[in-house]
Amino acid sequence: MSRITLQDLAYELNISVSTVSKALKGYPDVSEKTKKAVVELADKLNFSPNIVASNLRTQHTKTIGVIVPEIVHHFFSNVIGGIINIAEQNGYMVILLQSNEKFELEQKQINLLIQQQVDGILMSLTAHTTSFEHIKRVQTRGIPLVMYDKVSKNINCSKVIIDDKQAAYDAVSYLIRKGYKRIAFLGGSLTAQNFNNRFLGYKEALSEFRIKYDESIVYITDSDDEYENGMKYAEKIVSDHSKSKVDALFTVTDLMAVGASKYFNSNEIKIPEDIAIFGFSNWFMSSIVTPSLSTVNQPGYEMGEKSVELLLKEIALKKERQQIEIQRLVIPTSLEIREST
Amino acid sequence: MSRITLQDLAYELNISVSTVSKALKGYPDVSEKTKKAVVELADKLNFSPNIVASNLRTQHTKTIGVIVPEIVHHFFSNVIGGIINIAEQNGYMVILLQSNEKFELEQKQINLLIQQQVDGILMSLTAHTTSFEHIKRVQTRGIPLVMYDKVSKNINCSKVIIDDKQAAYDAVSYLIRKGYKRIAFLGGSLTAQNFNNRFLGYKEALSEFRIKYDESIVYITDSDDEYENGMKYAEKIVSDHSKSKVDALFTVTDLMAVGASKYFNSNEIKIPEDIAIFGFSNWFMSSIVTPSLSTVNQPGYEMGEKSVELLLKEIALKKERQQIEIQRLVIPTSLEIREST
DNA sequence: TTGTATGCGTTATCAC
DNA sequence: GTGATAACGCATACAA
Repeated sequence: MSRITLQDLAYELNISVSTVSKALKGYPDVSEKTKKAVVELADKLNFSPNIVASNLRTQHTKTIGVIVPEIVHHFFSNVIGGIINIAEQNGYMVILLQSNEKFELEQKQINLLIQQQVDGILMSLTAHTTSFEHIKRVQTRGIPLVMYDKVSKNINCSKVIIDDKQAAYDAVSYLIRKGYKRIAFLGGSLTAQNFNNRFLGYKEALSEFRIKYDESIVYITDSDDEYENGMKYAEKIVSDHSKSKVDALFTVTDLMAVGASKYFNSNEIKIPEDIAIFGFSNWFMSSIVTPSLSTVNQPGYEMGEKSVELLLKEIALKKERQQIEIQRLVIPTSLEIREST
Repeated sequence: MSRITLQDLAYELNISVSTVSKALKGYPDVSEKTKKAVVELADKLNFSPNIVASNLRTQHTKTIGVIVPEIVHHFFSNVIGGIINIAEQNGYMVILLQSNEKFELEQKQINLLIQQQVDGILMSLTAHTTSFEHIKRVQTRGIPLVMYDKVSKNINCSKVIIDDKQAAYDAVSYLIRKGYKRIAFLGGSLTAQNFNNRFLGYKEALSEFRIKYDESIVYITDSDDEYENGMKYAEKIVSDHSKSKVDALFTVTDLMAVGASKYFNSNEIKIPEDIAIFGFSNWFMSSIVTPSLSTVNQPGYEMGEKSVELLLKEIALKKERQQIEIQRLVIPTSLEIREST
């Protein structure tokens, strides 16, 4: 019950604490005999080293802090899965924090992670982060930092992202090549960097194929419930324009697409005959809805993996007092073509 | 860059380290004047206490360890969300570990958490955990432990679960009352405690309503891909029995239900007219598929919340050297009735 | 009100 | 090959 320490082992074996420590860590300058005795006793007494003490002494914690906007999100839970698996494989533990898209929380959490002496931080910004003092504080302290998915050009650190603009461009180009001519856009607030880039990709594809950009078929949702919005704006599209005029819909998230799909389905509007739908993210559900949804595959798990790998590399570099080199990693996306287009 | 410590502050202000410490912690026995000076300097220098040192001194880390079988799972990511939010509100951080349903990993992770000196552990067992030495080790060390969802009667600790049997009983009773008479069962391996209990609930409902239990309409899947299995066994049900004979299907997970639904949809078998479907868990997707799926609502977020609350209470009790009282908390489920029944 | 002294459990340096 | 000793940064009992 009362924790057993190096001292206890030392006392029991009548040797010094330092010898015990060395024996347990496999130092070469300990005789096989004592080493064996120590290990055996440690085993017998179920000795478990106090990492906190070790951390204090060695000045590193083998722990990284991860801030995620929202865990319950197919994409982010995938990212987290990737992060945790790779971290674990490299002997690092993960402290997970959820900002819930609140700036104040993000600030507080950064401070907590600094106090915890984490060896590095992995973060995705909230949609409302416009000031960066807290993040700069991480950097002035020399704590390695990597941002993923929602990043900012205001911070000079390594970043792991997808090319939203290109991905949207690819999706819309695909629709155009497939023969669709009046492609509506449904997006969330364009202040969000990602959504804005997807909008840019949409526009670029149109212009590339000499299709006139028409503001009247560009819809920006006003609330946060993407599924609801999908249904609502699908209805709006139909009422604003005779359905023969809009023949395809590109949405910035799968959830909106599925919402729209639900509306069309229950109103006898055929997908993709009457209107095609293209989503974004490749959430699991997009493969199982009817009709299954064409979408942009956004590989969350891989993004998580790459992010930690980068962070771990920077941590190692810092330990060796070497210069770290800032990277910008773009995870390739792909089109997942299904029944809705 | 070089971390600043209490010593630095003390030196700067020409006072002792202990006074600085007390000032920062708001001890009553420090004059307002020095307190103010200390706080101001700390602010100015951006002082951030080294929690690791504090942890070593105080013998607690304000950290809890959480082991989850699989993060990328709507249910579990909800649980984690609940855990993290409540933990944070109480000043605790969460170290998240994923066992990936591997027993060896679970063992290793328990050891890691012990070494990390976490104040408590929250865990859900892998499907393959049949030995419990590692968990007993947690208890002999006096580390508060709470199990959630996948629990074992072999460990005497507080548990937070749902009543699987009752929930299944409710669902099947509902189907019977609605007039369905030949209700098939589709489940995963019955060695999994939860699935087995759901099966028991199914049987009990039948017997309660004097419907003869018929083994020929009980299907146990053989692989792990629930969605695939849903489709596969839906087909099997149709081919084994003329469709007029089975008029409803109860599955132990939403994913199987959705798979089955997909098969019926694409084979002109009408839901619920030809066959009704009832799922289990209330994953988000069940509300958006067509037809939307009736299911058992299994409140993950709440389970997460209750679990930490219990754990935190036990941690507090332990700190005050009071007896902890083992609890068994059953989170109520409910039926979510939708279009599929 | 302030300061002194000590310890939390490890690791690492240096002497023996 | 082994051990004494100091240090990591903070918290607290006790003395002043």
